[in-house]
Amino acid sequence: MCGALNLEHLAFRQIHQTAPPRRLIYRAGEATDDFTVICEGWAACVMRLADGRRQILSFLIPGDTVSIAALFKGRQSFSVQSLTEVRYCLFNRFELQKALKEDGKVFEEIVKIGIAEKELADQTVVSLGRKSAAARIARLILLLMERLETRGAVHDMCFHFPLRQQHIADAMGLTTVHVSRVINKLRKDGLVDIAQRKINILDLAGLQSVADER
Amino acid sequence: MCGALNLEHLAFRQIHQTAPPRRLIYRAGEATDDFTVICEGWAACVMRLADGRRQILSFLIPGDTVSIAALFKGRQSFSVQSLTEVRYCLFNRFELQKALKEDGKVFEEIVKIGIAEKELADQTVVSLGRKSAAARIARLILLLMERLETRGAVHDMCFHFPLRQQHIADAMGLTTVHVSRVINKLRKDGLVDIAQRKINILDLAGLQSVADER
DNA sequence: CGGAAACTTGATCGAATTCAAATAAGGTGG
DNA sequence: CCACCTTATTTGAATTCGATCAAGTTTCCG
Repeated sequence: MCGALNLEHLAFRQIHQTAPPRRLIYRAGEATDDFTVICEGWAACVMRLADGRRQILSFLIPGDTVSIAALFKGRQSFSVQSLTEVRYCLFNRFELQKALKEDGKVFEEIVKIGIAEKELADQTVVSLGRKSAAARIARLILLLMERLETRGAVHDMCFHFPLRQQHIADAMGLTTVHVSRVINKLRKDGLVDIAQRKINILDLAGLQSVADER
Repeated sequence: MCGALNLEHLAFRQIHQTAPPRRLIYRAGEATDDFTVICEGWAACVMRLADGRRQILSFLIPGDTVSIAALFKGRQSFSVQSLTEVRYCLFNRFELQKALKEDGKVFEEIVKIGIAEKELADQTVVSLGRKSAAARIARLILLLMERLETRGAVHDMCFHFPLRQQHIADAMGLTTVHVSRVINKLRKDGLVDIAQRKINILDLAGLQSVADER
C-alpha cells in the first residue's frame, strides 16, 4: 500500500527499499532519476545551513511523495532523512513522466500533490512568520493529525508520534529547550499527552484555540 | 511583454487589466477561472489572520504568474493585492490547461514555474525559521534582485523597490519598527541605499554576508 | 498647502535563546 | 537482565532579539 499516491494499477518498475532511523535517504543537490514514495515510517525534508543548524521543511508520513520537483528536475535543494525506520519505494521519474502525459488520472494525481505541497509550505510560512511557539506547535500537531486521519492512522484521537523535540524545534524555528517548556505547558493544561512515541489529543477544541492564538 | 511566462505566440484570449496601488486583485477562497500573469508593477500574495494581522507569502514582480494552483483548482487560500499600479493579464484556465496538455513547451514552462514557486516558499521557511531580522531582510533584497535581474530590471546594482517597510515586515515576520531599525543599520553600514522607491546595492558582498549570518 | 500615511527614535517589555546542569529514557554488549 | 553509555528531556538563571508603546518627523499626495 502506498497511500496517497495510487500507482499500483500501473505496471511500473517499483524498487522497494528500507532505511533505518536517522539515515540520509537523499542528499541535497544530487541528481537522481528516482521518484520516491514513503510507504511506512516517517521522514523529513531538511535544509542544512552553513553553520550546521537545520530547518525542516516538512515531515513525510506514509503515503507522501517526497517532492514533485524531483519528478521533473531530478534534483532537490533539500535532503531527505528518515526519522523512524522507513520503507519507501522508488519509481523511475521518466516512466512516471511518460505515464502522466498519457493518463489523465495520473496527471491529476500529481497536480493535486504538487498543489498540496505548496499549500503546506504556505501554512508553514504563516506559522513561522506570525505565530507564537505554542501556536506553532499546536498547529503542527493538528496538521499532522489531519494528514494522518486521511490515511486512517488516527484512532480515538491517538496516533503514532515519533518526532523528537529536536525535530519539532527544527521544523518550527525554535530551540529544543523552548519546545520542551511549551509541550509541558500543553500537557499541564490537559490538551495533549505525548509519551512512548504516541500522542493522545485530550482536548481538541482547546488545542485548536491555542493554534488560533497569535 | 509578459516576462517569465511566454504565451504570446499562442492565440489565447487575453484580458488585460489595470489595478491602482493597494487594490485587492483576488480574494482568498473565491472561485475563478482566471489565470493571472503580472505584466507591470508589483503585487503580493497575502494570508490574512483572524486577528487582522497579515503574512505576505510572496511578492509578485513583472513576469510572475500568481499561482499554478489557481490554474488547476480555480481557487487559492491567499489573496492577491497590488502594491503599485499593476497591469496584469488574465488567461482562461481551461484554455491554458488544454494547451499544456497539447504543447510540451507550455507544459514544461508551467512545471518550471510551479517548481520555482515551491523553492521560493522553501527559502522563505528557512529565512523565517532560522535567520535573524537583518539576515531575512538582506536575503529578501538579494532574492528580489536575482529575480529582477533575469527580467532585465536591474541596472548598475539599482532597481525599482516599491516595498513599504510594512510589506517587508509582513513578509519577514517582523514589525515595521524593527524593519526600520534594521534597514537603517544596513544603510549606516554602507550596504544599501533605499530612497524614492529605488534601491541601490552599494556592497553586494557585504549584503550577502549579512544574508548568510544566522 | 494640508492631511494622511510612512518612517524614525527612544524607552520599556517579553518571548524565546543561551548557557549550564541534572534527570530520564533508550539501546547495547556482557 | 543488568550495567553502562548515549541520546532526550527537563529545569533554572541570565541574556537578547525583537515587540510594544508612545511620540516625533518626514514624505507623499490630492
